[in-house]
Amino acid sequence: MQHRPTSDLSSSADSLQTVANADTAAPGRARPRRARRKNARPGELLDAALDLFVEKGYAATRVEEVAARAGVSKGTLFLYFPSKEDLFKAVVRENMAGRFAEWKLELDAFEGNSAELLRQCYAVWWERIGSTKASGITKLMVGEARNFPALAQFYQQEVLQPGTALVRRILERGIARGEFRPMDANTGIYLVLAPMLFLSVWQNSLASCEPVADAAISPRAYLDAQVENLLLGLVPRA
Amino acid sequence: MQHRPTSDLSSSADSLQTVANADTAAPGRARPRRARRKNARPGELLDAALDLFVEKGYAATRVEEVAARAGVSKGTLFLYFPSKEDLFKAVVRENMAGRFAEWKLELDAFEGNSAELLRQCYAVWWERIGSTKASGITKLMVGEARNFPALAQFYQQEVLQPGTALVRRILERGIARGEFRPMDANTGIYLVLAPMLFLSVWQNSLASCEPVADAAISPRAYLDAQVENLLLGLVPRA
Amino acid sequence: MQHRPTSDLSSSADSLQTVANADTAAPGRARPRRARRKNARPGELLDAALDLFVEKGYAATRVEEVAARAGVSKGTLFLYFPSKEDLFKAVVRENMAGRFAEWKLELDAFEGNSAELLRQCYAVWWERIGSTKASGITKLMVGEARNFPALAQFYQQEVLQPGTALVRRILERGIARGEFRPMDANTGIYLVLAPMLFLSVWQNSLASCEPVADAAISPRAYLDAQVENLLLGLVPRA
Amino acid sequence: MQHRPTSDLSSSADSLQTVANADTAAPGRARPRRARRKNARPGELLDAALDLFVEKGYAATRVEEVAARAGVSKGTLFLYFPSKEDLFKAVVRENMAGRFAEWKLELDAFEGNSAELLRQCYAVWWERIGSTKASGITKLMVGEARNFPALAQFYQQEVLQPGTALVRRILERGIARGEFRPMDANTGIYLVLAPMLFLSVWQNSLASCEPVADAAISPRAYLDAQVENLLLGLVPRA
DNA sequence: GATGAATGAGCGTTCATTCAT
DNA sequence: TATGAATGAACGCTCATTCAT
Repeated sequence: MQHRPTSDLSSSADSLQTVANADTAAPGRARPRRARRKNARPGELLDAALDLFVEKGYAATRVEEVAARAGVSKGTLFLYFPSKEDLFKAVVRENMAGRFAEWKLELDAFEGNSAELLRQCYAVWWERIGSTKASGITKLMVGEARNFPALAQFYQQEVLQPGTALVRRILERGIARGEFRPMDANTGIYLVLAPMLFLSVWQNSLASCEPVADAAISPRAYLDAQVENLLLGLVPRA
Repeated sequence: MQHRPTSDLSSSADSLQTVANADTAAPGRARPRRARRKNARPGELLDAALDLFVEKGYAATRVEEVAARAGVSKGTLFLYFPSKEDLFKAVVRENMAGRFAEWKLELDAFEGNSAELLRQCYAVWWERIGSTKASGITKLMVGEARNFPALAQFYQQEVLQPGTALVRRILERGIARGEFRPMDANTGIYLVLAPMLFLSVWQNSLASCEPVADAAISPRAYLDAQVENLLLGLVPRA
Repeated sequence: MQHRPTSDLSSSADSLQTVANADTAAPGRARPRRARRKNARPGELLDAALDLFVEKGYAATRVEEVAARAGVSKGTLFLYFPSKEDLFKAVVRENMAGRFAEWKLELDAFEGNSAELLRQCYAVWWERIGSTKASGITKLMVGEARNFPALAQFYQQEVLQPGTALVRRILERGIARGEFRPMDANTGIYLVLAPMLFLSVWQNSLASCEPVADAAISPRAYLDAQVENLLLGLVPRA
Repeated sequence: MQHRPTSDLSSSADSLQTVANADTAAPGRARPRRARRKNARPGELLDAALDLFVEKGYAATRVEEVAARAGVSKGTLFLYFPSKEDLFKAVVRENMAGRFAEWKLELDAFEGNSAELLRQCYAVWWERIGSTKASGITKLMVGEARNFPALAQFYQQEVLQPGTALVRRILERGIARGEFRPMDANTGIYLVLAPMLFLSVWQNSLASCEPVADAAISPRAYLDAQVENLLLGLVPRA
């Protein structure tokens, strides 16, 4: 990846956020069809870009291809995103924007026992992330983190920290309620996260190349086994 | 050469570097501009290429940079590898050549109980792969598998299949000896493999970006917890 | 653009150049750096490429030089021709496209005696090919035929075969009408063709280097002498 | 063709001449086998280079290939020829060195009529040049003359001028003896030369590509026809 | 705003040439 | 003297980015 002399990471990122959020930021005003279509552009570009970035990687994805898939010309893409790098950042940001607040609410509202909560956690993750295109983001970050330090930091702050916090709450809840054995939280967190992160990465890379479907992972069976095994370890013996 | 900014991995990595730099490290004598060391070159180039490919990905790594890190000119690289793609393939092949035969022998010779064997398996993996530069190959493959289908297939055949076969033997041994509970092998395999693969990927990508060492994984603690938790699930209850 | 330093050829060549430069020749207004003239570009590039290929040969001609001579950047050339080889092929094709159909009609319509027809043939060839840049194609093909077998075959089919067919018709007409002596056609064809082909090749190579204009060929005198001599041989003695 | 900063044409050319003539310049001293072999090197290299230059053109011929065909290493070639350009020049020079003196003697000694002399001239040319590798030089010069002006001048002086002089003598002899009709010498010269030059060029380029041997020139028949036709024109009518 | 023709820095690769052995 | 490993300038081609329309 060649670093063309683009502007500072944070500033352009900020402006992007603004652009990307434009159509939600102006509520309550009906627009003529053409304008609505115009405001739909960034989203279509982000969708197309996510697909292609995940499939081919950052460098191998050409902006012209993204534009074509979104049904616009190359020039139009640069109207919305000042550079390929900014497009990439916007793709990553867009696909992980504030789901955690909602999840935290759901978690706080959960009333069953902690094993059930953990199962629920995996199920919800699979439904909303693991089985969707969003899972490709993780693989993307894995491949490009070192080329985009600012983005890696963003991912840390916006995804990993909220995510680990959520998991930590689950573990602490279980321990507090005597449903999980006491344990080091930091390690426990990765016991819970690793299976999900691994699945995201694997499904979007080597698992999608298998000509030999022989040893293919069945995601559901894999997740079920992981969570059950996890619980066997977490739940204190009778 | 560049040290991956990882925490626990550095010591063993250092020893590798030391070997690779041995003949250039002689102090007080500058290496002549045109050194003739035909036999040493491919290895040095592969080392440099592994470092850079892992750090930046295939596309973002420039062959000239690889050559420079190996202390030779761009042209020299092409004396040994006909193209960047061939260099990439050689890097992948070189770093996973036939360790599995040896491991199989060690596995067959093991006489303790199966829980001990699994612990041993993790320990050996960490020592020989996880803590070495070879772990970067997994991350590399994850990032580039879709761009190099032939290589993905090679990795399937030469690494994943032997690896899964080895794990399968461990599981079957445990089940046959009544030391593990009966289970679906395919799923069980990934229960065992996922923690190792995830660690390889994570340590070489996001974990090496952390400005916030806060939630950093301690590889050893992580692996220990994983294997112990695994065993809690695998070993039948009293 | 560059004027081939040939003697008698310059006048007609000049008229060609004038046309090609027509819209840039407008004085007092510099062409904007980014002119959008999609339709005009391929032709200008082909003209520039023909000049340079003829002058320096295929390998010694750099695409950037071709682009510069056509007044565009290197990248623009690749907008119209996918590769240097394709540019070369286009140059060859462009400069010999279907003149033969027209010539055949003219030939069929000719009513004079066959000696007159042969003289006419030479005159027309000189006017439309020999004195124009198109004559450079022959020299080009001579130099590169072995490196571009497909092109050589194309030239055989599209140029040499129609050309020899035309000459054959002239000879057969003459023989049938008793105006030429009976002869082996294959050999007769090259008696007619060689002077033209030789002139094309010579004028575009060694003849254009002569610092010693001493022994320079005057194309017209040369052709006249060739055709008259030819006729002395072809026409049966009284 | 890229002009690396090589030394002045004439000076290096001179030194080459010296080298190339080295083994004839030291007569009367028997050398041990190894030394003799050493002195054979330049000739073998020139032979190999002639073959390859004619076959592939100057640019497409790699010096390593020349060396390999001559059975020496790349470095050795540069021991004898300071650059590829000098090798090229030596090839051209070597293959046209002083045959003309001998031919002039033969011509002066000829006692038959001038028509016979012209036939003889063609026959000798075919035997010593046209049917040998030396004919490839002409094609080479045609392709590269403009890239090597000094060489073109050399060819003019060393080949074309002696050649035209020889032909001029034949024509003047014929005219003086009343065996040829009076004519402009300059034009007459090319009437005689063109068939030979054309054949040299054609045989070494397009004629050697013909998958369709259909319209192939038979060199002998072609030359016979040319000379006979020529004579029909040259010889005054009864 | 939308387009797509035009740009040019950058990279992979080649190969004539050098030079330590 | 002969070798061939090493060099690095040069070139074909790509593609993110610009900008006239």
